[in-house]
Amino acid sequence: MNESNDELTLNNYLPSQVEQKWQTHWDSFRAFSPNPSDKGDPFCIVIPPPNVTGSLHMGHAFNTALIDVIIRFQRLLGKNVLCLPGTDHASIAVQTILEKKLKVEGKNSEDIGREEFLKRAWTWKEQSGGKIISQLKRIGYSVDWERERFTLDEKLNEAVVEAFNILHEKKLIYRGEYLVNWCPASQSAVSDLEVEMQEVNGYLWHFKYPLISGQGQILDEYLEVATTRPETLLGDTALAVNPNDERYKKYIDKKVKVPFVDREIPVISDIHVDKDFGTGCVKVTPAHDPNDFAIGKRNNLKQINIMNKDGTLNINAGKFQDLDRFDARKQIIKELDNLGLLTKIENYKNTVPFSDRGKVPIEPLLSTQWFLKMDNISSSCLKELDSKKPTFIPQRWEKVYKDWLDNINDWCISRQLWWGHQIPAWYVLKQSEDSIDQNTPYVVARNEKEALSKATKEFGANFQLIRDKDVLDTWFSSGLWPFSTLGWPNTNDADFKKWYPNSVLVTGFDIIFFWVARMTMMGKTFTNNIPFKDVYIHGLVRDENNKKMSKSSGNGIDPLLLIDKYGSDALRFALLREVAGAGQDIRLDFDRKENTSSTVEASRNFANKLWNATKFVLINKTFSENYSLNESDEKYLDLSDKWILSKLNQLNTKVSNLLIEYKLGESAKLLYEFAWNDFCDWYVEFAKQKFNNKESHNRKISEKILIKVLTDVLVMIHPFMPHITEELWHKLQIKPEQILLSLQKWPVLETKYINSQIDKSFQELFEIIRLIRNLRVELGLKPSQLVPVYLISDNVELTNFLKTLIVDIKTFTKSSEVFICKSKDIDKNNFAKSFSGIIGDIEVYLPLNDFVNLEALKDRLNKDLQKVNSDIETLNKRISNKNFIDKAPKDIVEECFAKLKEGKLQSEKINKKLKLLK
RNA sequence: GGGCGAUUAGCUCAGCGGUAGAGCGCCUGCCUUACAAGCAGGAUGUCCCUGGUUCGAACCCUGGAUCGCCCA
Repeated sequence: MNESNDELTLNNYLPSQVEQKWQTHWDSFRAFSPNPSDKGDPFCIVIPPPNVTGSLHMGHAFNTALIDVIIRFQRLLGKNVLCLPGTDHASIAVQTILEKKLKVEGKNSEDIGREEFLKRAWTWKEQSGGKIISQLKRIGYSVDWERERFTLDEKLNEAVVEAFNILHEKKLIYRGEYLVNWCPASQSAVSDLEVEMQEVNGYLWHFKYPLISGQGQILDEYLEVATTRPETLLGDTALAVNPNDERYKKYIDKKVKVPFVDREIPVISDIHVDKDFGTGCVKVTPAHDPNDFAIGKRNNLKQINIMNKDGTLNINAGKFQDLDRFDARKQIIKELDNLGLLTKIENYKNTVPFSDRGKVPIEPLLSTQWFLKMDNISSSCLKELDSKKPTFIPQRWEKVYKDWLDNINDWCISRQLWWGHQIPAWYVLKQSEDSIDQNTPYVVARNEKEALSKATKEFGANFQLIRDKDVLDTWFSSGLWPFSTLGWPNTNDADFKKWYPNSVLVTGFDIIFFWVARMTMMGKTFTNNIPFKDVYIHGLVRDENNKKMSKSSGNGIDPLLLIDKYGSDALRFALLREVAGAGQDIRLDFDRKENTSSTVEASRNFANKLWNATKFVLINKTFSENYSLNESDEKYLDLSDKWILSKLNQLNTKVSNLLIEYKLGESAKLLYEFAWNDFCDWYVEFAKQKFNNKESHNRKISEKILIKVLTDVLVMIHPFMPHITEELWHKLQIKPEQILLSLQKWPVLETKYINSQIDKSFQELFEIIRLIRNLRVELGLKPSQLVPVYLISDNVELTNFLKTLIVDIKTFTKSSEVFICKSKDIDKNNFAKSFSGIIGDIEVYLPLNDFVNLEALKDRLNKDLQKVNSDIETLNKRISNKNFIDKAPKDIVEECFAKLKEGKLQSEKINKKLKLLK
């Protein structure tokens, strides 16, 4: 026994030690830094970059586990694999965090200025980003840290600037005044996707506008409207009715007066007015409501903005100026009531748009923003989807993606923030001007120098250039991620040439729109390629109460807590074996008092099992030369060797096929079953028999098989549990540290070993052994009490098989002796009072007349009889159905008859025995 | 309003046409020197309800219930 073995045999499994060791080695040996010129087909995943908003949660751990299994599996298949890590600057989220911190200091961003603010932001990024990276390393992520990227890296910023310029040159980017989703909390525009609809209990206020005569006289006639937002009446520029509404036809083109601001506005007709909503007559505020905006466009209405960017009312609100929007609402209601114009207040459930980040109601606000035209881009992606580009796994998400592309609106890409990619547009102001409005001319350029030359060319001299202060939506840069990280716009970059398009994108369904669709659109636009072949969509991690784990609800579980307790291998395996094929959410059980998780614990136990199985093999190793199984060993293989090799190779086929189809959970379960049940529970026990006999020729073969099977299964489990398998593989194969399991090859499939006859025989053997054990328990025998066993059957094939394994049966069942005979060879009367059972066509007797409680024996036989009879009954029912015989497949019918025959035989035997007992 | 998913053992979930499965938990017996983080044995189910298709339905189809999610 050599030293390295000593180390292993002495120690217990300590996950943290093993994991730290190999993480360090992988790092120092640059194990996962591929060269594009290395051999092997390319396989590439760029990881979904976590936001630098703090630390990782369980969802990240889940995503990481999934990606790493795929990546490590492909690496074992011999592909040239790149997995590229990185983080995202998360413009709005990080800015919000920083603003909050400033608030604690009693400051705001304006107080400290852009430069200082960005300095703080970078400091924050270093902290949070660093923490995230160290967490990812603790999970054992086999990514190339040398290629780590951050969305605000200089290189990636160049890509963003280039992308913006190209889009602008293609006339897909435009600047314009539109109604945008304004978040008064972050004081920025946000995209449609960052708006969350929430149902709230509100009111529907009914009030009336006085009609005025042609001469401008206020008449004693009114039109009544119903609205959930009465304060916007200050910005009304029309009332609208449905043209087919008989009640209102006569009012069309008449005028009414807006209370408080004394504006005369027309009554118009528009087909989109719902006759059944409220009174059927609606107020139209184009500057503050998307529907009204559309009505305004159709009818050439004025847009009057009554609000400031912080949600207070502006000068257009008259005497309500400076009031907060919600205070103004109360005040206006009160005053309408005083004027006798308020007619009704109804309770009303309505859905209000909320800012995803700011958690305050969105204000639709008229403002000048940058937009990306989507219809051409989205339709080219839809076209690609016809040929399954990309392929969604599971397939149902394809529809979600498609529907969104079908109904897409132009994308508002500018954000009134500082943290992010500043928009590469420069305004050209005459020396006398100092303000920028929507009509100010601008140039888009790669840099200030280019901007200057462009501007000079277009506008001559005497101007000043001012760069747009705004930044781009975070998802603009994320949309470029699959190729900006590989060197784009330099399409000659070796990484880009080798690994683009990526192989698969692995992400949660919650960002299909935000991210997946943006990447396909950007990818298609800039590279004329969908950026990844497959999209694997996984579910969310839910807590023990089936709630989504999130920071805001405070139910997140820190992955590191579980890693510290059980090891990263255990956490990974626990998450992975929960994965169903359908991409369902997974639930992680967790005891918040004890900080324990029985799911993860079970996986840790599995790791421990592998550890100890290896320990067993090493302890029993008798020689240290070449352990590989060679041709000449073949003829010495005994039945159990052949059986385990058959099982092993079946496992190999199944698991590699499943993994190629991304069926990760199923693979994990199969590996678990094989390693624990087939290998540890059975094969190792067979091996122990052979080890008892030191002279046995089989011993050496058995050692070789143990090592071979264990090695192969460790390789197959490696993608799931990389650390422990790396450790055990080294011990078992006696390899130096710089040779890594991570870089080995998937076990070669040896189909010649697959033998279904042996599988079946062993299945029968196990059932017989189980029956004997069962009988012993019922007899109340202690494990130390050895008793003889008789196996009686006329099935020669079976008895011959059992005879070769007689020693094993003896040990497995703690029998003093095992007799196998034909029924004619014995006198059953001698066994009348033996404890016995029947399985298949074999009868098992424990001839222990003294021990046997006759009543217990009768009970047992009656129980068996009952079961057999009920089986016979159902089988008879099926067979007596003529249709079944005619229509069911032949093999099913035959099987049915065979089972019936066997059942009847059993029933007969049991009856005979019962008779003997009387 | 439109769409998607879920409903199977006490719990978490597999199975998706041929006599109901796993892990955890539970019960019984074992410290059998690889492993008590273990071994052996055991108990436990109107497979949400309703019709229908089929020789045969947990599985396919109608309709419905409950829970959850997405979009408007």
